[in-house]
Amino acid sequence: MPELPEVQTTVDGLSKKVLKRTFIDVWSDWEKIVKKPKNFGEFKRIIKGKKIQKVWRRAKNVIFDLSDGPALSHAEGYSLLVHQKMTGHLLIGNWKLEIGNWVPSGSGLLNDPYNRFLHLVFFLDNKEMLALSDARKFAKVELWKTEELLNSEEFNNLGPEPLEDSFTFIKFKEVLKNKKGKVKQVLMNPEIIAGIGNIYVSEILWQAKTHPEKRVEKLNSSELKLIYQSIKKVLTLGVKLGGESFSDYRKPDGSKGDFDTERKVYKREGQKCSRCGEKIKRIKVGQRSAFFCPHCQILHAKNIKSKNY
DNA sequence: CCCGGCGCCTGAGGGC
DNA sequence: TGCCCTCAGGCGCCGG
Repeated sequence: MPELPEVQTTVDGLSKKVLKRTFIDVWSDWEKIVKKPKNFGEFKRIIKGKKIQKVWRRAKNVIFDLSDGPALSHAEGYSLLVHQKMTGHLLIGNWKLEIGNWVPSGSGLLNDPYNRFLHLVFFLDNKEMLALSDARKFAKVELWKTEELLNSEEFNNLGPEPLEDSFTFIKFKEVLKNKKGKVKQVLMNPEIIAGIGNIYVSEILWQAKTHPEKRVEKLNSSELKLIYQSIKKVLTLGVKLGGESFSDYRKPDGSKGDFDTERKVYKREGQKCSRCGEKIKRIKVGQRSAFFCPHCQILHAKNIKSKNY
């Protein structure tokens, strides 16, 4: 579910709460959610007593670097990886388990129904809990030796982080070189660029006035520049506003992100384009919904020019 | 190698 | 109210 802005918001929120905390215990009613190690008992045995030294993000993964003692050593340490997929989100709070259901104790925000699908709960040494709520149970949790994670194929196959300074226009053109396909699908491919999902890709392409089905190999330099600028602009705004919460996603304290006010096309089928007034359309691109303005984002656009180029 | 299709799961919302 | 249908922010796997 959560895309780069939501995962970053999660990481920023968690960093304030869980650094230097130690895992006391872990509970689950869906042990399959832990993919590595496959045996939940083994997962629990390793995780107990581990201290959280760092929380960070790579693509849509939340990663907790753990140590046995006060110091962090990459050679010896473990990393806990959480991918929230479609409907997962990490929460910090207090709950009580009553007849098989977790009920919030204390925080009113946690009465939000989207925060009640708790399938994995870590108990911390300050009496707080780190919980994963996931209605669809698609999320995955993996415990790695840090070194092995950093050297893993799945990690090294990931494309660049679009908000890093090293993601320049040159770099953008480089990663798209020899790539073919519809621009929407290419931008959503985490092995080409990390972190862009179905919501933000529609918003980025609206911003860039590019049709989602435009072939990426046919984009000219001006169009590429506009898309590049739009990626930076939209994702930066998404992070700044704490992500999008019209569906499942919530911040670690259970509250909603504020990107909704900036949502121009996603889930706005039939509504007026805020730029030109034309009705927003929805089509399927690679079996996923794409929202766009058929007036601003025409497939066979000619003479598109970007400013400052 | 590339692409499309399906699977994993369950809940929400709309039509009747 | 209930039933049935569609849809859902991700991604891995499989087969053509």
